[in-house]
Amino acid sequence: MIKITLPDNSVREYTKGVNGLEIARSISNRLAKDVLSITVNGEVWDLSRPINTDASINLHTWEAKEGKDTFWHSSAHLMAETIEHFYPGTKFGIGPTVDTGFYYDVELPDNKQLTDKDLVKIEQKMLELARQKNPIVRSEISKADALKLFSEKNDELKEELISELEDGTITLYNQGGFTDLCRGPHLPNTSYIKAIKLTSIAGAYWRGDENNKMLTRVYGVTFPKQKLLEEYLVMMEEAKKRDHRKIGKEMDLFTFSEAVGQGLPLWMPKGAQLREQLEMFLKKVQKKYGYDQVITPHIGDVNLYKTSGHYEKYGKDSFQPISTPAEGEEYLLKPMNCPHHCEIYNARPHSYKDLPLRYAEFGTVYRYEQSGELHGLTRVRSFTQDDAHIFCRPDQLKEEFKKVIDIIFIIFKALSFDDYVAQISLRDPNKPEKYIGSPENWDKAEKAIIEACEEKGLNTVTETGEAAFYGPKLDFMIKDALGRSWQLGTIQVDYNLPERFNLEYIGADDNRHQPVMIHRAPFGSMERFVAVLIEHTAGKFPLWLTPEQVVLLPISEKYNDYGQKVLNILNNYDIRTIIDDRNEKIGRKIRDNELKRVPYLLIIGEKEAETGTVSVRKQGDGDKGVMKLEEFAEFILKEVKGQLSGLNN
RNA sequence: GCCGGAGUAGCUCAGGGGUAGAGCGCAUCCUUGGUAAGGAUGAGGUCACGAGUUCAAUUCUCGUCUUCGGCUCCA
Repeated sequence: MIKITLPDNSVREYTKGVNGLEIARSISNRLAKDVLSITVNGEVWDLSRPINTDASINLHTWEAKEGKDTFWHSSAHLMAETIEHFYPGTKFGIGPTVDTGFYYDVELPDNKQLTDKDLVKIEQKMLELARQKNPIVRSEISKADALKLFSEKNDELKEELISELEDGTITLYNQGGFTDLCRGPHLPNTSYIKAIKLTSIAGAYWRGDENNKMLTRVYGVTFPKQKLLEEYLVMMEEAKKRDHRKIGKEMDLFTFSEAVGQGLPLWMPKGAQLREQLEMFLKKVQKKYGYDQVITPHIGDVNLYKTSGHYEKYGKDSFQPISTPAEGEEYLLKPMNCPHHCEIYNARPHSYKDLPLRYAEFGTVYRYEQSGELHGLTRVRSFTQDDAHIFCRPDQLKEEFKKVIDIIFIIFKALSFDDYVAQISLRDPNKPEKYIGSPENWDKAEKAIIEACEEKGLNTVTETGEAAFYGPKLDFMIKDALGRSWQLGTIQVDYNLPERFNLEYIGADDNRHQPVMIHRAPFGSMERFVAVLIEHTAGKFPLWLTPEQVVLLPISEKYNDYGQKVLNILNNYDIRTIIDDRNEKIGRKIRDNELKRVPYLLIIGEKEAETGTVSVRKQGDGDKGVMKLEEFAEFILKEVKGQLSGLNN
């Protein structure tokens, strides 16, 4: 007998060789039906794999990530089996799971390209194979035998993968007539898979290296119930409706023009107004936190970026230098603001008493992103960072870092962003050539970030090898409508630029010392931030951000004079309005989809004109009754303040 | 940059070797008193751009540009 410890720490005894499915069955029939995989002593296993020693276990259903992973992993194998069925001789790369679903990188014979029609065909065949309830069987194999097996299949992709594995750890999985190299775990059989959608085809380099050949990547997602698939498809449709490119167009926020150039956004009046609100908001917060605004040019001498090290990094892959009539003189469109701010710091000597100095600028930068990478406002070639650089003494670093975290919290709170991930990015210690600066300084900087996060009680994930080339950083990632993660706010510690630019301050000991620099951008960039904001709010912005807060609806042109008076008063209160002008000339006709996003409607007719009132409706919240004008203005202002409450202390 | 889709009216899209189509929007007029509406009329297009095949190309072929889904990269 062996002892099995369940997650609630209760212990049960089973005969040696019991498997996950049997354990589940001994607990409840329902669990036995739902369970997909099992964690045994920290390792996720197949349900059918015998357990021969005492173990602590955890059973995973569809609700658990491990359960979904197992499910989708088996689905990837099922898809591979089907692809091999239709295209014998297909070579298989890797077939992992992703956030929603799975993919498989394949190389089809005779340079065959898959089309959407093929996907439908494959889907149907997959369902057919799934229903055959073929058991998925694990077997161990020696490295030599594995290499032999896949070389017989002429699958050099798998051979390459196997050659890197250690002998004795190699396992195969087989279902139906299909055998694949795989660590597992897998479902007991294929019949768990009830609903299948192959979502897209894309090219992907073998092992992610653009020097390697391009494979065909087939994405799919599967579910244990048809209903879950339907829900998923509905969700995807909803997400498409929230796409910031679509809403941005509908609301006239921004546009692109071929004539101007790709990746260069043009902000339309309403979009500019939205952006201005955000800028004003952040400027106000920053003022409170002791920042000073600075302004710097959009270009800089090439040598400035050679000094900073950015040229080495960005030179070839960015916009090429601008030459001038003077020989040998070259300027670069600025890819970042830091060097300019360093030169501001350097403009005069500093005492330790001056620090920290915090220079802020909404600085527009230019980066030549690869053409295939451009995407709406989230990935552009000209964007404005809400940038600031903090120059401080080493002993002030942690404190300053924590204050920046505070600012980011203020912003996220004001906009109800609560599903963010904070990621600490550290250097890869095995690849020192990727980074500039001394290991000692890197250690100090990384320590400061980790401690600041701990002291702020911030939940973080840590990624090694993700640091910037000049220093470690803390990034805040937010998901867009389709669940893709975007980096927004960023805080980066930098011991490196101060050295390169010979930044100094005079300490209390009358000696020269080097300040530490913090780069930070709470929004990240205005472009990306607005994009994510649009998708989060589906275009229904918080009141204080709405390009228009109120629509006036004069009942007929007879009341235009009164309408004009209402407008003037609201303007005095700084309440942004538009007028739906079905009848007359004091406003403009407002499109339906635009109207849906304006929070307040004011109806103006005879009754209102006589009594000096307005009838108020709030979108999605019905009639608010008849109000005196001033009363209404106060009402709106109060709502705005309500949304910003808690930010002003 | 690479692989694969797409580019036709302001928007969403249909069409197809031989006068260019719809819905919505837009313009003008009429109607409309608690609503974001109804009617009539009308204006919008080098069918992304450039070559080629053809008696004839928006349609077929090739190239370029842009755009979409991915890959590498990044705010």
